[in-house]
Amino acid sequence: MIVADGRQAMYRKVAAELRQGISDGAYGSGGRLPAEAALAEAYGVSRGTIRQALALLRADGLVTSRRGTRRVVLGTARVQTFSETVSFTRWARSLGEEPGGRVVDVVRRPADPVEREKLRLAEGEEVCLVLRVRTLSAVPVMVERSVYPRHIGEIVAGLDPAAVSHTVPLEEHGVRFTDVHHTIDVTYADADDAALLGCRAGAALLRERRCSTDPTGSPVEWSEDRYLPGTVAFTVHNSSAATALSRRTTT
Amino acid sequence: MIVADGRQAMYRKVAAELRQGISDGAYGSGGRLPAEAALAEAYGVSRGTIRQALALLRADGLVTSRRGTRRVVLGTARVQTFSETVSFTRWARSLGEEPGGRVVDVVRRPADPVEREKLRLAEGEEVCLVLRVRTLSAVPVMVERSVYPRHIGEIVAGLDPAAVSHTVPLEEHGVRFTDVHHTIDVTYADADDAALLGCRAGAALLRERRCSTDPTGSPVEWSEDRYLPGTVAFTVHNSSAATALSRRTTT
DNA sequence: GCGGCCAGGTTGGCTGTACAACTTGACGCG
DNA sequence: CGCGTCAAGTTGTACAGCCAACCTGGCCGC
Repeated sequence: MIVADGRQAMYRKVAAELRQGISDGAYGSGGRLPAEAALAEAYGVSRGTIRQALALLRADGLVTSRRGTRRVVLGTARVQTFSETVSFTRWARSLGEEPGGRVVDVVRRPADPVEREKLRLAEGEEVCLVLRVRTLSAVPVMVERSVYPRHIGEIVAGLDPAAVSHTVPLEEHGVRFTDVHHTIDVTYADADDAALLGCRAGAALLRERRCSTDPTGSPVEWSEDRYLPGTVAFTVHNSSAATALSRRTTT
Repeated sequence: MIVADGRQAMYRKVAAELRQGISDGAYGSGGRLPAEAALAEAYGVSRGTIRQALALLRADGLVTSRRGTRRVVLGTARVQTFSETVSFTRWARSLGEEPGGRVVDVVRRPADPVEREKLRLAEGEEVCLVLRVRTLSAVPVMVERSVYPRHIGEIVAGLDPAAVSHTVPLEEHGVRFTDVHHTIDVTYADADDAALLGCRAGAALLRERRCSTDPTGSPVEWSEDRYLPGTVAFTVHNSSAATALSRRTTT
């Protein structure tokens, strides 16, 4: 039985407990979870709440769910939280790596048409561009080119150029990321990339383009990250219950 | 008001209607959806059903949702169905492209340790490896190396080598894909890739490794797809409500 | 004009109920 | 022994209701 502390929804706490149990191997890999009704009684909540918790595990690809039979454990892999997927710093720390970063350049100028569309800005509005190299254990692995609307760019520009994380101070200023749209493909290093990452110009890089929005739905960041091959991979789970991944032709 | 036909759940039909409305621009980009209660009345269903429908749109990144205020439309982009993300053929057709494929090689042999782990097979069990080149408008864009457990490999081996789709005939044999785990990174073309794709050996390729399971949770396919750069990109949406994407260090 | 307060609207969270659809294993029949 | 049938168990879908948390806009006082 879990006690409600009012700070986190009940179903999230139940989900966390179930996740823990799964990664501890309490149900075995390929094993079966107890029935919803049994879980509801065990945790002292209604079946609806249990179903909300299980929907989270389902979306993470930890369990199946199918009418007529109990849920099956798919894998015991630890799943990243949303904040770990959004923040390079938090992601690296959660893996026990030592993240670092250095701001190389900051520019303010009127938004070009693409930036205006991505950030939903009007003509003439200014953006703030930040070029940053990011490291794991002091080794450069990624070049990050972020574009912020003016009011957020002001905050970023005011940070220590050697600050490890930008996400954390932004959150302290009340900027919250809630939705992120990613596009992943391959691109080739330009002269800047080559110099910062220590590869040759023209070398292939894994590219992640990202558009983040705050709770109100307005875009707060548009970023292009270029990773040295062999340093990171992206993983996605999708199921017939909830589609998140898609494939696009490059335009 | 939508009529129940028994073939599809009510909340899925409501979701489809809302999706249509969004892509038609009925609410505008950045506009607001009607309140849940209003939608419930409009569609003649309960608020709970509306909430299930909206949860689907939320997971697709089409709308925000935040306590206290109506939902905001995030984008009007068409979202791929699960079957379009799983099947290269269906994906290509949904974009108006002409997909093709040719089986280059089929091999049966005992599973190696990695394959045994991915497909959850016992020692000594056989797998079926299929090497295939896939085309868009007759242009090779991807090399697919799939590993199937024996009973599924039999079906695949029996197909016409020039068959455009393998997924469709597999489904006709009762093989259903419900969960897929993807890992996306960069790799380099080997001699086979180079010959099939018409690039030089050592050229960078966008790699997608995929492990698919059926409704019972048992793995049915483990595949490695290598795309020519500039042909496709992967897109993912994730939100604080439901995390699907994650980043991994390459091991 | 400005700022704080408040009421109304809206979504989040949780409970309870009912039935449908489906799976599984046991049983019995041929 | 093989097969179909059946009952019990389990999840999916849908409904109704209640309250809390939160946002917005308008009103009022200063």
